[in-house]
Amino acid sequence: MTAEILEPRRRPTQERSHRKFDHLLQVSRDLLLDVGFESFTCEEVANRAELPIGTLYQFFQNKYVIVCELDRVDAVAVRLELQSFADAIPTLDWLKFLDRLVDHMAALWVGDPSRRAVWLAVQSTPATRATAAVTEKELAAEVARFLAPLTPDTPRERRTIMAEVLVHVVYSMLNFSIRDGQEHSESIIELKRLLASYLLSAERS
Amino acid sequence: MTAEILEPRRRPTQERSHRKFDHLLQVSRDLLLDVGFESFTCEEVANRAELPIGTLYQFFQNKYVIVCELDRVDAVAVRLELQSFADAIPTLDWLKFLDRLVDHMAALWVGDPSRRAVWLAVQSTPATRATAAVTEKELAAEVARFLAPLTPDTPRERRTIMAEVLVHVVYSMLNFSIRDGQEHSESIIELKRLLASYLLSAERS
DNA sequence: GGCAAAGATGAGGGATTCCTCATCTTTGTG
DNA sequence: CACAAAGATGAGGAATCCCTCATCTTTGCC
Repeated sequence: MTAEILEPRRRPTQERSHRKFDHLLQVSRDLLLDVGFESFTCEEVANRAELPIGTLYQFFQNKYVIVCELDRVDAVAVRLELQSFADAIPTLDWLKFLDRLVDHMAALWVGDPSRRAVWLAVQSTPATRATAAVTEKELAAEVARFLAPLTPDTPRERRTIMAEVLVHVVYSMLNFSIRDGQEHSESIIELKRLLASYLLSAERS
Repeated sequence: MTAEILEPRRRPTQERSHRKFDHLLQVSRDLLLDVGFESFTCEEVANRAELPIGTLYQFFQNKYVIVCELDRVDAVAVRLELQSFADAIPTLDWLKFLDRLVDHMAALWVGDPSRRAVWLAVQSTPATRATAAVTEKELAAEVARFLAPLTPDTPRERRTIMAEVLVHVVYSMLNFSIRDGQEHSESIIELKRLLASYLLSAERS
């Protein structure tokens, strides 16, 4: 019942293992993109990383932990992006802000297809899904904070839900619209319209 | 490159095998709900169905084909629901129509959690995802037809994209909001608002 | 220099799953 | 009734994967 969070068994403290840890993650990312989560095996990760299998298991119990960690890394990156965009809010009207934000996110997804691969992977099993849900919720909490000045009359409660819906919709639409290394720009445009009309209607609530 | 569609190896013609085919699908559905797609094996399906493994392989090459078939069955059911709702359009304003439709879909998802399990399963691998995308596109085409009278000024092209976005968003939100056999009604409400504002903005375009 | 803690290693036992195919049974038809 | 086509069956070969654990090496610090 408790939402078991999938975490690495051990995080490196020394420099030496830190490099190996990061390398394993990077190789995992590539492999995930190449073969998909079903065919993703710990053995192959170790092979490609040219590290013994035992080293991998020092850090990661299994492949589920690996993709959850990758998902966490990606979420942190998105939150940083959000932060840096926050500075732009005062100087732009928020429709323009939204436009740029979506474009920027789309560019990230196009530029690094492994994000989609990671997202799809964590959706694949109950355990990883639960962990990813927590990560997603944290991101949503951040988004809720951004929403506050835009929708001052909306109750805090509702804003939380709104942010969760927004994050979920944006993620699934990005991963729907951007495949095979190219963006399907018509649906990105519709995504913008969808978000804009939703936020607009909330603003007027 | 060609979008390989995953189809049963053989569909039954005789009564005898027809029953077995359907029984295998029903058992698969239950098993999927119980253990998830990762732990879903053809052997276990055959065991639970109390049919020899060879019989299963007569119809289905592998488990991927099974879940794609289940997904197809579910999509057909949704299309029938849509059909039956079509009759209500003239007698209701469409906001009310939307409201009822979403409620009805939500009730379906709550009443039969296997729909979510099937949806999640087909998203898990490249091959099933591709097949499910085709199924989803067919459903979207149907939705586009419903949209026509509501948004007469929207170009046909855009309506097609809109329908695809709508279908994708509704599916992912339903499967996000309805878990563990219960509906998280706040996010369902937000889904309605999201759809309503989007459609409204299109109507006025 | 030397000791404890941290890190590294990879062979191999155990457990599954996949899926065919050679053979047997049932059905339907002339 | 007899024959061909369709259907049913399940033993078993081949292929992976998972992941531990006993042992060895490196690092950091006094």
